[in-house]
Amino acid sequence: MQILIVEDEIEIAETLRNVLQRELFVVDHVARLAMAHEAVRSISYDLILLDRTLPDGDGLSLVRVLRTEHPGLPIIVLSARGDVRDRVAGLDEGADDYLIKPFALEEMFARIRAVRRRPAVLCVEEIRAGALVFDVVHDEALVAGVRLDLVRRELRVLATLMKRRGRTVLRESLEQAVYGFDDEVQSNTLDSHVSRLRRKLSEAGAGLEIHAVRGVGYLLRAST
Amino acid sequence: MQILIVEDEIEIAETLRNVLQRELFVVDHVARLAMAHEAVRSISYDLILLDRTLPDGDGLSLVRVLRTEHPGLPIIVLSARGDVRDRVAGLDEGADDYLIKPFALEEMFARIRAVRRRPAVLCVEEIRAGALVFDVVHDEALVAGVRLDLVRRELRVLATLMKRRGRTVLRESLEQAVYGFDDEVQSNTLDSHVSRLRRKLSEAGAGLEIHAVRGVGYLLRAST
DNA sequence: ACATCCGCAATGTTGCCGCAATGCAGGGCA
DNA sequence: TGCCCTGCATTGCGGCAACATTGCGGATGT
Repeated sequence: MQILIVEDEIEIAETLRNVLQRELFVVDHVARLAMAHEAVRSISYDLILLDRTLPDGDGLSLVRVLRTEHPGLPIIVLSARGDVRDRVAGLDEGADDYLIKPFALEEMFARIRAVRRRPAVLCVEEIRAGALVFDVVHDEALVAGVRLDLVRRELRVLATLMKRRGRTVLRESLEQAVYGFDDEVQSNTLDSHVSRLRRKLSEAGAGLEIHAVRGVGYLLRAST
Repeated sequence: MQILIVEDEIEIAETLRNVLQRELFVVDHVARLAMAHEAVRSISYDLILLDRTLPDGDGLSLVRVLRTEHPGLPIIVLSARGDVRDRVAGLDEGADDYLIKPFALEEMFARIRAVRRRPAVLCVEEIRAGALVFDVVHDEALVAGVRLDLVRRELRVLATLMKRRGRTVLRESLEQAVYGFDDEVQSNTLDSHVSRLRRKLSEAGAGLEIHAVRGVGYLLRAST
């Protein structure tokens, strides 16, 4: 387990380094963004602890780069800038967690443990099939950069089918995904949503078809 | 994206439900641990929002169970109990994040987005033979990752043969596997299903052949 | 008040599956 | 070896259940 600390305040950095090394982590430390970029290029770290306020810029710029080049690499931001807006910005940039200085070392360890439990590979935020790009985070379907005008139920159906594209989704699973479990549907409403969704997909040239698996459910696949 | 809220304070729960539904999530709500256990057993949620202080116990007990039964399921704890010791306990029990009440809704959304970037863990039980992978859980046959378009009866036949691949399956056993005990077939219907299945297997290049054992039954094996 | 969404039901369409007809192949017996 | 009989192989057909599609009206939010 190799950790990179990006932190310009020497005292904090040394403290972190000491406690982390005591936990048998391998710890590197850099004080500037430029050096951090260099470090992540040459070494594959398992975790980044990142201060935001650095001499040569905002640490979030590093997050942005890391998220494209090392999508699965856990990043915990450490920052004195801790109001809601800052935290939201940090997490949305792709940080896995956000700790506000000053923080208890015990909590930092707990959050490191939490982050390490996560599977190594990052979930795709976009699912592609045919000409369609499904943005999982924003729940939007795009064809050639254009947003499909889908209503809520259609979106839920599409999202569920996209997650298992190429494989069957049980009718029951679809119903549960589209409605909660209190809400229940008493007719062929699901079918009608599928129908409208099909029309919109074909009109948009998504290159996808929703195939019914008789007695089982539906399945989404790229049209030949 | 289907979310379960476990929260006994109705007002908070309703607020969360409303804002989450406005974000096009499908939201279920339960007020007690017992109901939460039941809910997660029957529905596969994408995210759990969990209050700690519940009428019938500490929400962390649910975390413990979920971590063994649904290792990949994201859990965010919402709690008024927010000192370092509580937070560490929550995270170490397996929660993915820990928000302290009162919290800004914006931050909750940001943390939901952060958690959602992670991949879903899926465990699938599979039987392999030739170029074919039979997914027992989903009842699907794949060749080179592509789903074979088999109808129900064909699937039952294939599943039964796959489970005893290389060995003969009595005609009687096959009939019983394809139809129930009650339903019985009065003609050579089974043979016709075997026939159609053979055609589909060969067209898909499954590298399998179904061999008839005269007077006994059928047998599946990899073609040389 | 208006538009939109969505559940529902009526009507049209598809395709699974049981059935049976026909063809084929193997094996027992003289 | 030739004949026949039995059991498997294949294919087309029809009934029926499941799916597809669409219009309507109530509900909901702006």
